[in-house]
Amino acid sequence: MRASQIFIPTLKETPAEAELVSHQLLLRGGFIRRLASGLYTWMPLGLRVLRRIERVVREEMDRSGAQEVLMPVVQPAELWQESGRWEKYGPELLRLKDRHQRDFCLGPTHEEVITDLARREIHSYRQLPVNFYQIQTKFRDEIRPRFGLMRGREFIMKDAYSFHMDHASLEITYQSMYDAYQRTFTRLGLDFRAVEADNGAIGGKRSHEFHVLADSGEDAIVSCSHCDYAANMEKASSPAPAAEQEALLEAAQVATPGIRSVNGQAKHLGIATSKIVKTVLVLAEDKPYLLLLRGDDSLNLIKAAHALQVDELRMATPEEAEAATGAPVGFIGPKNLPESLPVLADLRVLGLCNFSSGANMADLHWINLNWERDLPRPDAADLREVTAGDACPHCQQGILGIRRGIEVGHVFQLGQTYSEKMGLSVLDESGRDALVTMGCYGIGVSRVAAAAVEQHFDDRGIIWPAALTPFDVGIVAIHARKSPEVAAAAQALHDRLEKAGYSVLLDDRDERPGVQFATMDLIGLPHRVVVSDKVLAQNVWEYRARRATENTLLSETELMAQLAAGLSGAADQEQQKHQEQAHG
RNA sequence: CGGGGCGUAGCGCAGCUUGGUAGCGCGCCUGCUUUGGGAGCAGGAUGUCGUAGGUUCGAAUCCUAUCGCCCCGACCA
Repeated sequence: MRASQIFIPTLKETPAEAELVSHQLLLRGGFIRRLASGLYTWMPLGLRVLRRIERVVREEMDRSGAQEVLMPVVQPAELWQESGRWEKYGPELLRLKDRHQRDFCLGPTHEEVITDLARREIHSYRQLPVNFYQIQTKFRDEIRPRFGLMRGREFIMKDAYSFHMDHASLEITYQSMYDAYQRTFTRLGLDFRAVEADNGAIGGKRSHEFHVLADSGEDAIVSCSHCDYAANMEKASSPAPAAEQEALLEAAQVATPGIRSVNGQAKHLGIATSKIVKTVLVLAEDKPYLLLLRGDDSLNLIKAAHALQVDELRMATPEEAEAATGAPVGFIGPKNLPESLPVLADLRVLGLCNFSSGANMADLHWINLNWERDLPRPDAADLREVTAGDACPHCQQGILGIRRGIEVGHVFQLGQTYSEKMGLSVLDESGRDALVTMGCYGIGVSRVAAAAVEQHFDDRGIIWPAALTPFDVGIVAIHARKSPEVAAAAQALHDRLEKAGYSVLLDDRDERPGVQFATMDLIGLPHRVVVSDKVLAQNVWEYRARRATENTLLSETELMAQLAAGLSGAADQEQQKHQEQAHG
């Protein structure tokens, strides 16, 4: 491809709307253009990147035995009403009416459609297991689209849905999808982690998210320094330290005028924040619950929702807290509470001796409280958010670290939720109806493009991993309009490289060399070959890898070797990096 | 949805406080010179100042409404 024949509208200045580097560079490099909030057009260069991602995804899905289909974007409301999600999904579901005033929505995901397909077509256990996937545009009417491709309203996703007679069969496909994702993201040249994730209210036994590591990531992920344990914040845990063994001191009430914060309390009483039990009032489906946490710990609301087995949970307002406990915020404590108020403690709270808490009266706190002696031992669950430096729950040696990640994939065991709601069953070996068990597996295809840029760029532009680059090699023909020799040699090299299987962008524009170099760097092709009179006179090619700062002069044989090594070399490196991660 | 900010040429911005109908840089077009890291000189084109009302002799500027865009916002008792 010649640069004069492909539309690459680069921008010298950074558009004001772009915050993230990936967004800035994809705009500046002419990969994407914004149409409206959260809606982007893929320009010729961007589309080439997208197609390459799709290719890898498709190959790995096919390899895993999944079968490609393509389902409609527009979906009838009836299906969503059956699953209950027409009401539940909320404003993210873009609803519309056709000319007959019938309700439809734009598909944010396809569980309903695929389940409907399965119940129409699959009737026998002999047809299972089966796994269908598609690569398709989704629409979610995000509250706040941002970061360009990272959180758009319209985006491209690979989603797969598997159907099984039993959980054991689901486990096999789940594992095969997990493996396919490992291969996919490795091949894409991304530094990523598979993390254990919470399944939420739907249930199911296992769920993993695949995160590309990047400081700009929207999610915090926890990983062990020693073993391969990794989890998201909702799921991550750390073992509670051994219960304290101290001589029990006499409980007492201490005046603490105006002291409402844990830090203030610790300072006033001259104790560590870890010796304080803080009491948090939450409302679950409008019912109040008291949660107890150590003063130096933080509450994770999702863990709490799970522990209380509710869908939604929120912090009470100070007014609500006072109404429920009779004490102002800051002085609420577990001793002498109204009996009707359920109490749930974090596991770490149970191991405390001689702790301090609010006394359920303004300006008063307890010190030296002890379980059983002064108040009953409450039920307990893991409620606290892990912090960097915590012990790993899986191995003895490691400590947990927190990094930022961009979620690019998710594998999930749906179980029988949709089969039940939508009546998907088949006849088993004994001729009886059996509910089908499902799994679902997503990859954010368009998001991968942005995530790759977040991970691979420098001050001059993008540095594409070999598998994603819109062109493998860029040829810069210097002053080609003035030198027929350069023009001819560059074109000939272009043709030979394409014949050798590389995709090549030949910059034949009538531009100054500086402009050509700047363009090549910005759009991030991994390999650059310069053709000039100077170089031709020496009968060599001038080569430079995108990451390098120096040119090297190579014979054509050496150049070919360099390109081959560069491409596979990159893949090997990523593979190795991945293995190091996997094996810790 | 709440809070903050911004809409002026394709892009980045100034002008607005103190009303007198528009300017800079990049980009674009033409010519000449230049030519290994986003060139120089000269000339040129491009705006119903987001939209709609209002105030005024007169509005980019003041007022109102509306639309669009960007940023922040679950949480420590």
